[in-house]
Amino acid sequence: MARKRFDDSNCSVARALNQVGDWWSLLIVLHAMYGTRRFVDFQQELGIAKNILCDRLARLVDNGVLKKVDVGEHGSRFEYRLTEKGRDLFPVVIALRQWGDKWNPAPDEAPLDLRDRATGQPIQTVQVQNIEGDPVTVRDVFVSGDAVPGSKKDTA
Amino acid sequence: MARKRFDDSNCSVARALNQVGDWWSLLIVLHAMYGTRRFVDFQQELGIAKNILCDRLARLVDNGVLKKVDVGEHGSRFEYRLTEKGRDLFPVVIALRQWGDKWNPAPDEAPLDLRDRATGQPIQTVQVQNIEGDPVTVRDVFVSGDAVPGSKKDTA
DNA sequence: TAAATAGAGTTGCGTTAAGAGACCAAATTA
DNA sequence: TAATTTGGTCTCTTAACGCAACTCTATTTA
Repeated sequence: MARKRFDDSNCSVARALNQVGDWWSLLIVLHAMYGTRRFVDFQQELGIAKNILCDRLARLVDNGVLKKVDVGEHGSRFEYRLTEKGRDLFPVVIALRQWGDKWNPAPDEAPLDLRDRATGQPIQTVQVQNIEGDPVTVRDVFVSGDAVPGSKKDTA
Repeated sequence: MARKRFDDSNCSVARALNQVGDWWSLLIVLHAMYGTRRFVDFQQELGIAKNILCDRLARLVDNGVLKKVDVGEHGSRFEYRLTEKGRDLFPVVIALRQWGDKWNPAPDEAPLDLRDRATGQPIQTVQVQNIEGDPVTVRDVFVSGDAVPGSKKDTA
């Protein structure tokens, strides 16, 4: 978290990072995807300070990633649930998880094995695909409208 | 950027965020993917303070995301190039970009149109797929080895 | 050859945000 | 009624960010 914000950046990645680009926000979203909904559960699972958690949850709600639901049961009771916008971060989170599993594997532990409920099989590695479904790397793409596609990035 | 680090977390997402989870690092990687390699270019394109840029570049090099290459041409000259590990962040960056384009579109500007060099066609939306290639959402997956798959997260 | 410029940092300083822990209030449970 | 749970606020310390100025080397330019 820093001083400079990117709300008005013309780069959608920067704007996205503005909403979920700090350490905690994406972890909160991740845990929400795993089923966590309550303030105390987030706090205990993440080991985050309460004031920071308050701030992050409120910001995520403001940004429409989570919605705060009053559930009248026991204690002061609210639930933070993913919105469609929040659930739509699934590919981002999974891509990040797979990248972490690949390049920074836990020394002791096996990576989390996510499986499709329908087939019982592991999910695929998230990849960028072209129109035909073939995987493409950063070297295979160009920005449409660019002056000279391929002038710089093809040797990165 | 905060105090708490996650180097030893048993969550690969947390460990990944530890390496590229601050605002600047992913933007640096993004620009590197677009072809930026020089210190001054990063600085001007990102509008980042030089000391912060120094720190982030060094950290990304330490983490193996970038490599620092001495190019003996003019001036004190170095280039920061993506490693395979860095290039492997492509799906993460693209997924984030697409999420940003979808949920926080620029008021004036059209989203960046990335196209496949081979076909000239736009790339697909990044998605999580099951073994058969069908897209799955967060509600369609469970953690293998979990006690009761489907007990909590299917109503998130 | 001297001066100016550019690349890549480093250092110092003020501002802002993160983190820990204490405290608080409503609603529940015992 | 007392104790607990839940969700949140307050203060204080520390760390990170951002700016500007400075360094150092190599390369142009005059």
